[in-house]
Amino acid sequence: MAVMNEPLGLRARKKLQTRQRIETAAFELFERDGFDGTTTEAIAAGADIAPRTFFYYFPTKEDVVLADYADRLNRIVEQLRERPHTEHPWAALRASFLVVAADYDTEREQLTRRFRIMATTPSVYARNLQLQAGWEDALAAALAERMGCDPENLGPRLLASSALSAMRSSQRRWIATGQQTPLPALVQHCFDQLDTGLADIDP
Amino acid sequence: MAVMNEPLGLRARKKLQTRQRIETAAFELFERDGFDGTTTEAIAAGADIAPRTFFYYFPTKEDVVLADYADRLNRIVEQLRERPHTEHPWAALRASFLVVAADYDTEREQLTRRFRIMATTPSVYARNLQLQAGWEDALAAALAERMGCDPENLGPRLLASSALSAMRSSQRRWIATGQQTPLPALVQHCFDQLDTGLADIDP
DNA sequence: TGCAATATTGCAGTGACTGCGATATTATGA
DNA sequence: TCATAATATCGCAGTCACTGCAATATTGCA
Repeated sequence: MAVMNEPLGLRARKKLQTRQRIETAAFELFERDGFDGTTTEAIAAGADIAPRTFFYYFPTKEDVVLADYADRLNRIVEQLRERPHTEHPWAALRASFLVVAADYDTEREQLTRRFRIMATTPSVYARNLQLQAGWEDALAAALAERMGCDPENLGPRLLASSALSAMRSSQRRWIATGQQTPLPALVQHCFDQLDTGLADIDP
Repeated sequence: MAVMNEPLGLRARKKLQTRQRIETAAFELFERDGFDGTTTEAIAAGADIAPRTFFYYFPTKEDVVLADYADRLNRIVEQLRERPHTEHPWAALRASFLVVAADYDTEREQLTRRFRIMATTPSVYARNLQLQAGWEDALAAALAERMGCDPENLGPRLLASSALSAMRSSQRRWIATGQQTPLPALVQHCFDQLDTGLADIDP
């Protein structure tokens, strides 16, 4: 299940390259003409592939923007699975999110670009929420397993949903303030609030 | 700003009628052919209007399913605005949501139909999330006002986001259990959890 | 080298959604 | 009551994301 990053034959390497070319071309065009002003056809042309091939790599134009953001969330689920079962579910969630949030700082420019498009393009934000909904399911399932209950119970759902809320709120703040405060600190703060209870919020 | 339900000239009345006809026709077709299997053209035909006219009433096919669900959320924002400013923000949120959740029980069948489509059709669920994001903004703004701070602060955002999470979790559970437990009770329970803090969750 | 697996492409199509301009219908004020 | 403004309805032509299918090229492997 884990990532294998050793052999990687010619085929796989080429595929990654193409994928990368698509992303590069896409972001260039997004920058110039805006997300909505860019057609998948134009992206394909910029990446030197046939229009049809674009959809072999990305199911949606929106997914180009959200691509790597996606496996980031996958990593969170992995983290959660590896956490000791003795840990309290909420604590495990918190820790998992923090681990992943930590490397947000390393890829600032790339992330900022993606977030900026997401923040200004409704369809991209919508797609983002849709993907997160999928991960909410995954998180809820993982939590249910460690809690020994049905994934449809309120407990795991609310935990997963709240964690993602915390993450989104943090991200938004992060962007709004021009990445002043490091992301992990914001995430931590949100988790703290949910930990103590929202009745404890300041004013 | 409040609803005016007195005069309502011929024009407005006819418009409401047409809107209603569209919804009726649409749900009939959704039932028969599924959401994705139904074209806006077919809906228009069923409602005795021109294909073009459909988009004069609904910006999106998805919005037919989510229509009345929309003004329900508007009511929550109104409620929040009318709450005494001395009340703690989280308490005000809780109260506002509960007021509106209360009448979920009255329109069971209609709501269940809508939820069921939403639960099984990704594009509809996505649109739902997108609309909720808009209301999250509205809620955050209202909260910021009463808290006397910037709407972009973490506080109001996290509060609004968490409240909506609670709502979604409750709805999901409500549907999953075949509407056994009344919705308000579920909502209340979720708000309780967030109130006390998620660290307090059972196992 | 030959065969299986997979990647790339072209083509033709579907269907949601838009802009525009024409026309019908209702509201309003003189 | 009638002219006029406002708004609703509609047709048309077009754009664009996305799909299924079948042909072809490329790569992995025995």
